[in-house]
Amino acid sequence: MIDNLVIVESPAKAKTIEKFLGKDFIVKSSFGHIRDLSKKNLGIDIENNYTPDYIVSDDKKSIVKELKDLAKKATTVWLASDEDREGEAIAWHLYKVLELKPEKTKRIVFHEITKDAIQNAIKTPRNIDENLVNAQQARRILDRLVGFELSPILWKKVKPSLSAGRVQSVAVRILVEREREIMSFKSESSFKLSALFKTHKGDDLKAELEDKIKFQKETIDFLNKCKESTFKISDVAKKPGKKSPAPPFTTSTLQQEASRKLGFSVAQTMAVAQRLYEAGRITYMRTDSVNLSTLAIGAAKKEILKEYGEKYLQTRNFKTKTKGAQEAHEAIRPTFFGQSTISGTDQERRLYELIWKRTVASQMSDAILEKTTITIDISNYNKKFIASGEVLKFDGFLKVYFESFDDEGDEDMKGLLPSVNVNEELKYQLINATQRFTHYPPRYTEASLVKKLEELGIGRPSTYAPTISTIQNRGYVIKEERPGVDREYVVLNLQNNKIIEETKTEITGAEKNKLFPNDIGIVVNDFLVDHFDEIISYNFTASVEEEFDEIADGKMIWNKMIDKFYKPFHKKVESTLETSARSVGERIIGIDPVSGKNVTVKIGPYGPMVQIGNKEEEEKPKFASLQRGQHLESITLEEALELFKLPRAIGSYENKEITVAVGRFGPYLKHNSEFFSLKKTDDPLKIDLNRSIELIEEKRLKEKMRLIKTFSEDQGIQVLNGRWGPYIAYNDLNYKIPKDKNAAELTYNDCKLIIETTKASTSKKKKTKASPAKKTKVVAKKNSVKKSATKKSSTKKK
DNA sequence: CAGTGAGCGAGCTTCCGCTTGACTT
Repeated sequence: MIDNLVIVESPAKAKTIEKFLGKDFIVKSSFGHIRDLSKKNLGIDIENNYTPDYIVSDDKKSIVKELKDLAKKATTVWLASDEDREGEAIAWHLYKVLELKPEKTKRIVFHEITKDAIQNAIKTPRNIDENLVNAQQARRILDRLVGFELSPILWKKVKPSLSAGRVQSVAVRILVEREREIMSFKSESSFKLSALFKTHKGDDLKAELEDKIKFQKETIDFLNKCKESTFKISDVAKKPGKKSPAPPFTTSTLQQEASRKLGFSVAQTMAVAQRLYEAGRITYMRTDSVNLSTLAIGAAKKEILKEYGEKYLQTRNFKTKTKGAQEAHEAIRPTFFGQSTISGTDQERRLYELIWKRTVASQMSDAILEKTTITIDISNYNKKFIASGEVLKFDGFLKVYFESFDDEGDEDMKGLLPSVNVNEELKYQLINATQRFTHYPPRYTEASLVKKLEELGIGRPSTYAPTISTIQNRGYVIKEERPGVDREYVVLNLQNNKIIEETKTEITGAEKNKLFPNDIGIVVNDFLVDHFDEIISYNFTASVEEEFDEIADGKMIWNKMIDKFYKPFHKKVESTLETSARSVGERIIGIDPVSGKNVTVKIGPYGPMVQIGNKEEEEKPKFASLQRGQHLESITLEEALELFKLPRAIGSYENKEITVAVGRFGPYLKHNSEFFSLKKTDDPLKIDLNRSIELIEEKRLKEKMRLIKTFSEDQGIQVLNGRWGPYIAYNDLNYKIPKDKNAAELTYNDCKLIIETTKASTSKKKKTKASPAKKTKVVAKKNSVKKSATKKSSTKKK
């Protein structure tokens, strides 16, 4: 017999809580949700008031069985899932699936894992909040309806296996719209003027003209005027200022800072944070709360007093401003403030230190600044030069932590200014005019996209990283770097009353680790905007969230809310299926000078492609795939025609021909019936014999390195180098080599032992041959000729 | 895995949020 069974969501949490509660309590974890809508059809009985069909998923069956057995033996079952909509639903599903008795079931909540909080929770149990559960069911069902009705439309109208959903489709939309903004952005230039003066004490003073000057002629006029001008200080203003620390980390701000400061992807950040959490180093890493427990603030206080002294202490309570935050947990913080650093991998250490610093800094004093502004009059011009400086009077929290921002501009004007007096006259040493260009709005990184989604209230801490992965896996967007282009700019220098003009070159538009929409992402987005603008609008989530809140407050019935949404939505789904044309981003880009036929681009079954002629004609059309960096919207006729020069013979090596072509997996070389992939930087249209031989030799070398050793006793056993480190291959099965063993020193008997004692993983090589790609039949009987604003030509006519 | 852009037309894909391993070459 068991006295008390407590069920929480996370196993690491279970371990901690068990310590607080003592031996009368067994604490187990449900590992998140234990069941979900069936995947057969919709998993929802539309005809029957949207009754959900819940199924315990395969990977949860053993957990459910274990919990059920324990619950039978327990006197009291405490459902301690998180205090938010999803947590309430988990409690309810547990109650149903474990067939708990109302009289022996208690629902408790706590949003910090401290002994006090937990013991308090045990003293104040409540019942499951059915309204909140219904709000979750409405959320779940709405997402299923949207996802499982929109995706199949894309399979029919664009390409199989695509997906759409309330969250991912908006994420893609944000990127596509930003890309269009960038494409249509017209950069304008103007001249930024800065001057270097000499004070009468002989100090340097750098100042900037308050406005930029638009044209070069005006700029030269201004510089000519400066020749005869006197410069006089008209004002010296000192203003106190302060900086306050940022709040402790949430999931989203942690992802942003780890991206900026450490260069982590959002998935990487979450994986490292998970390890820190499991090792008991930090609190839970999926949270939207900036709140710290009183215990944590106390511990931070102690640490600050010890390390920095009273002057640096200023405890604070931060309030969450994020739309739709549910605050079931604390902010992400160290569990022990006494450890400012930990042992672990390099990544773990760096992320931990970031969290430690941010949390400690959040409880420290403001930094005190003094800003100085010096105004300099120009005797025969009505604009002024301004020198501004900033001096740190007291560092406060900056001693520990400094927050980064995405758009960190030039900080050349910061620092201490020399002491000067009003009415003092200055001598110029140099006045410089540099042509500057307005910059298009920045492209998104993974982390800045998460920030944007959070601002819109779309997605949750547990889904940010998976959403970012999904839109990349579907091919809608790609994270990559792109080289910039050279741009000339003019520099004018006035020195010794002479103006010298120079033209310089800079690289502009280079991007690193940015998200770019692919053609398929653009086509899918345009299709969804055309037909389901409301669902993928930026405020759709916010407006349904309001309704979920009303359900949670008991002011709205969940299936009525769903019905109100579903009826018109489903009608739109059906009419779209019936009437809309196939949408493949087709565009006629010109006429082939050789055949006189139309050259068109569109999304083909294998991705973006270009085509000469069309099916209806007697002669079959010719096809070619677009290459990296080429886009349906922007490819020119010349570039397209180039693609038909493949496959191309490059020369011969070892008496065999080398040819280059583009296949299903990108550009490749063929030599002696072997294939060699080209690198990202190689252009199949330009690659020469030398580079080709280099690639061939490189692959051969890699093949050689793959084999670490074999044994004369049994040629079937091979020790190989793989993507995840060395492993043993034997009988088409693979075996991991234990970490404490050195692969190169393994003996035959060692290998036999590993094979016998460790679990094998199947090698993928033996998989059944992939069936050729197939296309779903187009249902549209009549192609209504549609024209969207962005497509330059109409789709096919019949 | 490697030159396709379809045919008779099965049978498959897909959502968002909660949680971790198991698994991959």
